Amino acid sequence: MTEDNTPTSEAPKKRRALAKAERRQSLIDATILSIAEFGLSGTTMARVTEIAGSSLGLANFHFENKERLFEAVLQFLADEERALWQGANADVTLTPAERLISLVDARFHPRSCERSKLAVWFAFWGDAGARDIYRRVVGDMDEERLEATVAIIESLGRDPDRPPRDARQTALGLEAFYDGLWLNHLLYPSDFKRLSCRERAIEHLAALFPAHFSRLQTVAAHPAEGKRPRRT
Amino acid sequence: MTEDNTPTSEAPKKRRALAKAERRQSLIDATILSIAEFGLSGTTMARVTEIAGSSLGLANFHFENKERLFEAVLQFLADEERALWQGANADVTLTPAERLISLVDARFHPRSCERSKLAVWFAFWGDAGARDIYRRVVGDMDEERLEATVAIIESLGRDPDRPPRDARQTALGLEAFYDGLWLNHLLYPSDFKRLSCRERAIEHLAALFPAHFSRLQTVAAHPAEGKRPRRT
Amino acid sequence: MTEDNTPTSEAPKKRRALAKAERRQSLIDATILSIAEFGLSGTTMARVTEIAGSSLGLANFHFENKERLFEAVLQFLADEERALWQGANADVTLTPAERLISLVDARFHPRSCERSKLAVWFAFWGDAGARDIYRRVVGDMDEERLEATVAIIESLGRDPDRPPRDARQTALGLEAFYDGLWLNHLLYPSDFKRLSCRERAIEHLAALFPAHFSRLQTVAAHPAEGKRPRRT
Amino acid sequence: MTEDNTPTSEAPKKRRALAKAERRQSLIDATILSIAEFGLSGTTMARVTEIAGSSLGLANFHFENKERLFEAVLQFLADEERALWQGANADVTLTPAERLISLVDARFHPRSCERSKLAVWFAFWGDAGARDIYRRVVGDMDEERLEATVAIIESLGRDPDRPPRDARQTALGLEAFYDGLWLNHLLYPSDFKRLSCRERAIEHLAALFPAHFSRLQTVAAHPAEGKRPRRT
DNA sequence: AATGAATGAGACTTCATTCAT
DNA sequence: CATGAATGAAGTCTCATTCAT
Repeated sequence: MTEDNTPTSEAPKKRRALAKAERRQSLIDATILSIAEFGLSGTTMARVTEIAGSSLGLANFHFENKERLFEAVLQFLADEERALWQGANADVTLTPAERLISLVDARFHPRSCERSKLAVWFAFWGDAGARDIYRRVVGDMDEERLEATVAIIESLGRDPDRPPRDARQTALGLEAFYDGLWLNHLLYPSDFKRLSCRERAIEHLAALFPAHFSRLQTVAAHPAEGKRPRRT
Repeated sequence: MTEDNTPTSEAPKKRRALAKAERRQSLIDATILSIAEFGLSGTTMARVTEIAGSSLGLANFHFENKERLFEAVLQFLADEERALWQGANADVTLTPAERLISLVDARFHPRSCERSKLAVWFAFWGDAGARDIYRRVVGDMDEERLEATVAIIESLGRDPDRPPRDARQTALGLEAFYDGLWLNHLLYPSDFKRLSCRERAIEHLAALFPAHFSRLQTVAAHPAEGKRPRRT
Repeated sequence: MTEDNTPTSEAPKKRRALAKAERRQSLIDATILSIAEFGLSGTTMARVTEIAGSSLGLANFHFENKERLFEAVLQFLADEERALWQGANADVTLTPAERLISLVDARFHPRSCERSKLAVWFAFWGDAGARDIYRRVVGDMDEERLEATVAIIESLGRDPDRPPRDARQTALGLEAFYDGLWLNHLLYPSDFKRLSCRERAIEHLAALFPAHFSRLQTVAAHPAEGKRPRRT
Repeated sequence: MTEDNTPTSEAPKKRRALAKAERRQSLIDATILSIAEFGLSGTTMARVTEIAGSSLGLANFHFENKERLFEAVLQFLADEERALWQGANADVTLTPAERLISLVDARFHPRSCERSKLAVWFAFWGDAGARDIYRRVVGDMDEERLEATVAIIESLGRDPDRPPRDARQTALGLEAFYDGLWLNHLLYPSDFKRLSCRERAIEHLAALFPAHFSRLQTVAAHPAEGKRPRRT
């Protein structure tokens, strides 16, 4: 590194081109792309390695199995997702309402909403056979995220004008709505652009907690979005 | 066998015709069960015919293809779904708010919410390869259902206390929320029982249209549901 | 069958050429040939089906697995072997000594000593991984054969000129000797021709039970065998 | 590392050379263990190097090939075996009968009868594909051992009470019996303990050459062995 | 109508061997 | 000397589809 070893030459074509971790990640990325384009069942080891530009045997060298590869993919997505909402949830100086918006921002962060990544989530949710893998790998992250929302809702205190509500039930309803927005962002991208999903989510919050959201300005709204016919 | 049972009478012909439709339906039902249990990729022609108690050759006789069988499955589900909300939407004597609730009741009707059927919807949504089939077969029904909701919302008139809202946008948001509830009813049945989904949906409507839902009693609520920890 | 349906035409090339049982047997035969020629590890499903003149998928249709196919092979050999010695052991009018010779004749019967079949036995004995299959499938036959010998030895009564001997121990030693002859018949066929193995076995019996074998003529001896140099 | 440790002295060279031989031997030992536990086909280069605590590249450095490694294994076993019977056969002061017993002692020496080593012999005998390697590497040792026995038998002179016998034929029969005992020691260790195999072998000799073995005491007999049911 | 044996393409996985480091 | 990532051929098994019966 200190030597004048400038990598001007073309990267060595084959052997030892990437470090081990890089190779793993490139295979994970390729798998995400393949699932997004060809579906879970259309994702073959051959296709993945072709996309990654490596060889068939290599995937089995780095991930013992196709299943292990899928686990690594989910683990990667779950880690990324967790990092996003934990980062958003770290600023304790915000009001509870602002913190809920932060979580929405994390959920609809550009990195979260990449179509290929959403496709992976729904591929695993939609495939009965893969659901076990999902629960094993992502279950904990899911629950933690829910509890983060529960904690914020509890810190809101109850609205004197409204009947008391169970915080967990409310949080579950929120997450369900976000899931629905994700799904439609994937299926009908022209009707559900990323920022309009964020908008809808925040409006939903405002409807649920009017006392806390009345004065809040929702930023970066793109009200013109989504006027086109539904089907792409 | 020993009798001279020549099929000159009309009965055998009709019996045959009926039997044919029954066969088709039994294969469709078997496919739904298989997708629910084994996923789309785990659903093989052999498995389907075994569940249906039929034979491989027969399935290929009735549905030229595996793809055609899947199309028939989606067509069946779409027809059933359409019948449910069209029936719910037929009573023009109801108020707009009541008609929205009717649509919710159709969406969360026991027949709609059978876990095996939801599993099929999400199997097709989640699999990029099968999404084309879905759009081809179910797209129209989806759009019609959306427009039925749009029409009702437009008949509500605008709430003078609230900013004007695009009816289509609102309807899209509603459908997205229902989708999210469906997904969670499938994935976390103990947290999202059918009736509590209906409840959440109606509360959501009430939050969106407070002027029209203020006096309405939501019926058949099971407020005790869903208090258990999330994962089963 | 009663019709003048004479099969003068060439057998239909492909489909439905053989009955199910015949097809299974032809695959079993092919497996035996393959193991004999290429060894257990050199026996691939492709090779077996090629020898059998059928297709790859078919073997998996008739035998779920490669392992199941191997089990069927051993079962077939064990059944044949059992039939041989049980047939030989059926004549109760023979003297005990003659019955022991009958068992030897069964062990070294032309059908038992086909080189390809011996090769299969030793392939399974020699492969640590396949030994479990062997025990599971053939263990009982092995034990029954041993006990048949034990019963005959016990019926011999003890020789007053020799120390008493445990019948089971003696039978075990006999079987071990027969095994050794089998092995050498396989490895060094020119030194261990089938009939000279039979001869050696009977001489061994005569040495063990001189009182019962003294007057017995060993038939069909080929004393000239086995004079050539050892290696083929 | 910091010292100017130029390898001018002889020591490092020798240490290296020694280390090289040790490496080879540790790989050979690992191969024997692997064949014994996983069979010939279950023995992969990766498994061997893992057992040996070495690396893939190293094994290919020391033994160009997998086949060369197998040859080295057989060579090692053959050398050890040869050393055993040549040692046993060296004492020319013994009577011929005692020398035959010495050879038996070599054949059933603890070092010869290690289960893992027997497993290797039978692995190669049982695998048609590996039989060539066996013949190429071990054939000579086999023949020499046979001839050693032949020479002793010829030195016995003929028994006036018995018909003349061809010494080579007799020796072949002996070796076959020993092979059978080896096989059963491997497959049914509880019925064929090492010392009872030795016992059986010597009894066999005594039955063949009664005039020479009449007065001989067979030592170290364990008459209680082998009373249990056959299968473990 | 109905059956299920047969085919063969294609998926996953293993493994001997090579070679950059 | 030593390592282990990388390759690709070869093996096992699955499964949609066909077609003789």
